[in-house]
Amino acid sequence: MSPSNQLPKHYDFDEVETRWQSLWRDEDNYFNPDSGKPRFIIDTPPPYPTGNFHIGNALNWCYIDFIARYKRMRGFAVMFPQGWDCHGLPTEVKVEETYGITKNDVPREEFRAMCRELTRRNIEKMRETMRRLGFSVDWSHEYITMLPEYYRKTQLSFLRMLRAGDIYQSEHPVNFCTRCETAIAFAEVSYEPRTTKLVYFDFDGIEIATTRPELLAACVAVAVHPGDERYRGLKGRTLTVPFFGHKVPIIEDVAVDPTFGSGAVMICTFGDKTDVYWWKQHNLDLRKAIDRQGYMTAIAGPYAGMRLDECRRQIIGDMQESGILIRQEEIEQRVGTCWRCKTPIEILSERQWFVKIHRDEILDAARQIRWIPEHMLTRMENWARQMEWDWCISRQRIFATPIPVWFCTRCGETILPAEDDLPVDPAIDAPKAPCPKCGGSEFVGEKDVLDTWMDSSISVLHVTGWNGNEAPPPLFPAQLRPQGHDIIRTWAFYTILRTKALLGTHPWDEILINGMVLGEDGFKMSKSRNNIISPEEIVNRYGADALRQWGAGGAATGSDIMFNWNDVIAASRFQTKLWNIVRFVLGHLAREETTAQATVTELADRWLLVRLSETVAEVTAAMDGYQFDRALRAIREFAWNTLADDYIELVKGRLYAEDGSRESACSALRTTIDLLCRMLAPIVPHFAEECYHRLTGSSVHGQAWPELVCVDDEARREGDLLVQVVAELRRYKHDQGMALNAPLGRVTIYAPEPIDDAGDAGRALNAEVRWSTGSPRLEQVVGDVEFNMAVIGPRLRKKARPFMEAVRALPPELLTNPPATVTVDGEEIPVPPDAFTPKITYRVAGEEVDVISVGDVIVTIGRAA
RNA sequence: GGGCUUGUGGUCUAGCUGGUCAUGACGUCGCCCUUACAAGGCGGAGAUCGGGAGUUCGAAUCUCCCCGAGCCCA
Repeated sequence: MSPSNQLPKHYDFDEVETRWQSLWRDEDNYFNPDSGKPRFIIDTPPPYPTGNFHIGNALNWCYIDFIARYKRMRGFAVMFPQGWDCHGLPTEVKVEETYGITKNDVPREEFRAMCRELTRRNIEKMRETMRRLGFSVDWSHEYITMLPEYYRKTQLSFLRMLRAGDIYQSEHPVNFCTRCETAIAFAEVSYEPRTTKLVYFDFDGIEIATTRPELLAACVAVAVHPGDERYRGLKGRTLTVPFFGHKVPIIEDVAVDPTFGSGAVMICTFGDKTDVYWWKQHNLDLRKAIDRQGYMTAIAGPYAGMRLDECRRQIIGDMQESGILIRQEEIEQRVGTCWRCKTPIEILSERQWFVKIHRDEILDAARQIRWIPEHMLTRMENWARQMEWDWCISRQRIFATPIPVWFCTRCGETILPAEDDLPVDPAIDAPKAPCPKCGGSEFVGEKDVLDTWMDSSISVLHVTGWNGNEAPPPLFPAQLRPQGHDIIRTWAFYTILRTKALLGTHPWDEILINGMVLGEDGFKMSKSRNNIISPEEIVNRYGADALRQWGAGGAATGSDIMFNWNDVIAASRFQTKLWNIVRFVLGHLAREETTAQATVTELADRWLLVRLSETVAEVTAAMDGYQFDRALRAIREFAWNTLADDYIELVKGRLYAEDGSRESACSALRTTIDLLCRMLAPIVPHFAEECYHRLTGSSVHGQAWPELVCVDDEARREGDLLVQVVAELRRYKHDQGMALNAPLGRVTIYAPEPIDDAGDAGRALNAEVRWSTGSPRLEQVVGDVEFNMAVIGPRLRKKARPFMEAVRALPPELLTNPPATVTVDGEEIPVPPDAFTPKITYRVAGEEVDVISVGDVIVTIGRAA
């Protein structure tokens, strides 16, 4: 009989995984609100549809899928929705590249249609990868933020917050391309090296070095470092700006680099990003010297109307003429330019829309949520605490949710659409009624659109069924938000802010933060470092389950995880090992029709179930705490060490024999494989399904999470001894140069209690094994002592060390029978119970045997006669 | 410049509510083709736990300083 013919000899991950993926039905993962089960709603991150589901996403989704599958098995109605956060610049750029156009070349709506089409294709590609990774997504709850049914809600939330006074308009500095006449995001700025002149000049008695003399008219302060001796005591004085005559203060700031130029810097609105920082930090005036086309404004006086470079030449000339120019030196700098036309960007102050940040409310809400790991809350708190500006939500782009307002051309009134008319595009649609203030009927639609975070920060409202009501929607709050720590300051922060503003409470019970995936070189994956590994590559080589094991076990939850092929290979080997275990077990189970679950009677079998129940407890605790690495480690340890190396090796002989006690082993094995599959199901769903299906004929994913309480102290204690003794004797054989199945002579195990191992030890060792409760005729030799620091330390404190020395000095016979006290530094100290155990070795007395000790149990081996 | 995290055998990693002997994986060396598995089994070598100081009877673990790394932000 060959048990191996039941299962294929090799586990073909590709065949198994794709087969199950084609058999599983999407409907099985649909959330059913009427199931009567407790609900578990997940606020899944909506990824940006780049078309490429990267390995960072994969890690994030692994965690989510582990939890979704685990919670289903624990009897929850789980919602694992999938969203797509579509709007944004990268898609606009991609469309422009693809069609060789700029967004201004085609009508707004046509450009949007191109973006939507590209996004649709990208989503399709990403869905495919997600399915290949085996994620149990609820596709019936998919949402796509660019579709009207979603961005209607974005607009609705905007109106609600506008009416509540949480949204307002104000001026704010933005990056601006004066050639394209548009504001651009930092992501659209490309930096280029350039040589320019650093101009030193006399600024009302102070030497200033600047690369932007043309912005002199926009100067609002002069800054020095507080520790700079050259400028001690000047803080608070005012200076007169050359040529323009306005007064500016001298301020101190640690961000000034005293080693650059003269150590004094002129702050203009705005020469660069640090100017904006200082301007905000010190509440300085705003002087706009450049207009949207790049010409000098009226405040530039005689220079008004000049182009920037013309103005620069002119001012330097005037400085020379008036004698305030000190010198010029060449300097290398990186200048920000428009990514498309390479025009240097300017920072201009423009009208923008803002969301008010109520710091304390947000912090309150954040603290209602359980953060995993906990320290991630600290990040959120620090971020919220140091927020200085409100959230700028307007963007001058096209592919985004339009800001749903108009302005009355006659009186300037802001006109809002009726909520029932949403969604609207004010650039196309017109208000349905005349201006309520002046009765005018001419309107200008707001051209600005919303920041993409305005879409995604209501994902939790969307999935829990929010429709604009003030009362929390039926499924609110969600139980879990899983996300990366890179977007705590954006997505998590904004979501808490918006939920608090719209519903007055916190969005989720728990937030689980995953780390970043780093390349094999330890750095963040990037094209330039060429260290990118794609999920597809891993799946093709080792399969989805191996990738998922890497996700579970590669690092502790929350910490960054370095990608490592070794972990994937180890994962795949574990599957091979498990496959062989299952193949072996199923072969034996199939040998006889053991339909009825036989009673587990024998020592080793009972021991296995005790160890199994301990493993179930450990894995359950780990899964409850989202500690997937611990869960997987516990499973691997049990399967590989306890089950394969210890147990199966021990009972193999019994399984092959026609012994009646064989049934007991089969029963224990059946239970073990069953529960093992269930514990593996969330992490390696395909592998677990294949094994479970071959064991029971049904799907593991419909099963309940295992609960097994098996307390049997005797079996645990005696089984441990049995396993240890066998292991020790196999080692002995190895050391003797014997084959492991070679016959061994008569073995006597002197155990403290009578033990019946059903003959397992004898068969496993190919020896005549006798368990005895007697004492061997051996000579005891007391060697060293082993101290129990957990007892000695707290009891004796400083005297611990001299105590140990005193004990070591005792004569051997006193070590086996400890005295009540011992003398330390002339003082009698009581000997605490269990303070130490003597290490006893044995010598043969009158019998030709080898002796092995396992703990305090003696084993004698009579060399075969 | 700020915030958070992190630094453990050649490589990656567990432990980090303090208890003399530090976990596992990959690699490496030796023995073994024992009827599930050589993608395996058994055994070995390899770490003064980034550096320094402190608290303690006792520190990988707690505190401080220094050095390095990562992420986010300015």
